[in-house]
Amino acid sequence: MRNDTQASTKDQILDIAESHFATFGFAGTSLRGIIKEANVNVASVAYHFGSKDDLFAAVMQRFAAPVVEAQLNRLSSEMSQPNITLEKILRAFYEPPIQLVHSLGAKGEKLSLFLGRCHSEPEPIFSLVDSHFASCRNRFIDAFKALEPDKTESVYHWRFEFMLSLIVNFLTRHKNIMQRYQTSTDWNANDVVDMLCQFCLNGMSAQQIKK
Amino acid sequence: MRNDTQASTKDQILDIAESHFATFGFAGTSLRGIIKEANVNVASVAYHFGSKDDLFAAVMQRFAAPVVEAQLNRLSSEMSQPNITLEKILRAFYEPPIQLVHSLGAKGEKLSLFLGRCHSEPEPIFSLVDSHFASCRNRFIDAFKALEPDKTESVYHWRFEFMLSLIVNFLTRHKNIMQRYQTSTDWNANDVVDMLCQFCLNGMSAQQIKK
DNA sequence: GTCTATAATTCGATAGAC
DNA sequence: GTCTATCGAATTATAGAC
Repeated sequence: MRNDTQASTKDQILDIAESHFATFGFAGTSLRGIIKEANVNVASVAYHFGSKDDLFAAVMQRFAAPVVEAQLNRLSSEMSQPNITLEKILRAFYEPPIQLVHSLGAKGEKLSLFLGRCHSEPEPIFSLVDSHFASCRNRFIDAFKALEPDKTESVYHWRFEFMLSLIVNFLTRHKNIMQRYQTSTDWNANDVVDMLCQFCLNGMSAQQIKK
Repeated sequence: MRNDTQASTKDQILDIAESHFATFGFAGTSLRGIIKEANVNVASVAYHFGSKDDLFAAVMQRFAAPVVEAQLNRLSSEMSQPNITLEKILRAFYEPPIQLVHSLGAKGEKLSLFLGRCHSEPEPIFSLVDSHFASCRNRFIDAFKALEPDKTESVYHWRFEFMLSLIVNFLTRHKNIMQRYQTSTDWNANDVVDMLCQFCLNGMSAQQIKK
């Protein structure tokens, strides 16, 4: 059926796999469904990736890891400047995924769903996902701590979680949400980043957690 | 194996089904796993509930519907008072699920996971879940609108989504989160409600979305 | 690297005795 | 209402020819 180069078979599988994992979740995705839509044969998944778990890990590595890398690079860049602010930290977190997803069009919508939904996967996928985002979480929590060192430890953790939950919700549901109040589902990346930052920044201001 | 009354067979299945759906997601849950842990036979699920979809719907109805009902009753009560504020609306949304989950102990932890994770289920479960929460969403969006009628339509929708995303994240991940900064995973319901309300209230203040 | 064929499980659902 | 037995379909994974 297919006679392209070997690279495109692997990429074809990754593309469709991301789409299926995003749409149906890990457990709801079948390798047969992927290979059928990708026009490759059953054994090619095992040959190129291994098991279903391995394929998911490959999708994570290929599509999600660059996002984390961009966030961390951006954060490092901001933290090396003298006039660091909370808003700059938030923008370092929000801008890379939002702008990447938006710039990719229809493919970005799939990536968006994948990035959002992978955070609520049951075990053992949860641990795999967490291992990809642990360094990101730790670095941003450290940034919150460095900026305002006098808060309770729990404050920094919940700041990260609230910051994360807003974008997870956006990535997973923005299409459904926008359909409720407007006919188009088009959106502007800068406006979304502003909206997330604004809400999160205000939410974090004067935030204090009882012991 | 079992010789209780018929009511407890049904309840037993519901309890274990909630736990499995919460832990493994809908697609990752098997009826065989449920009936094994519930010590009932395979056919009893079909007899009492019907299909796997029907069982999920029954769990939603039994465990999630009362939460929505409590939220709406609370909101109606608040809205009938003359001195309604944004914070009172937020507390009407957050307090019923948080306090119920907390009051149920280990069973509440399962309910918490179920309530959180059901919001990110793929289709066709998403539509079922959404049908249970649509009235809640509409009523709270109306409340935001009634309180501050001069904002853009999208503002009300994103307010609800942000408010929702904070509690979904809490319900799904609080155990993991707390393990990162303290040894115990015990928590105080009032403190959590305060934390969610405070963040969300500040986030909504001065919130404005570009057209 | 690609493909067919199939092994080995597991699943949801149901028939039918008690 | 309960239970055993089982059907038919779907799954992951792999063996082996080309």
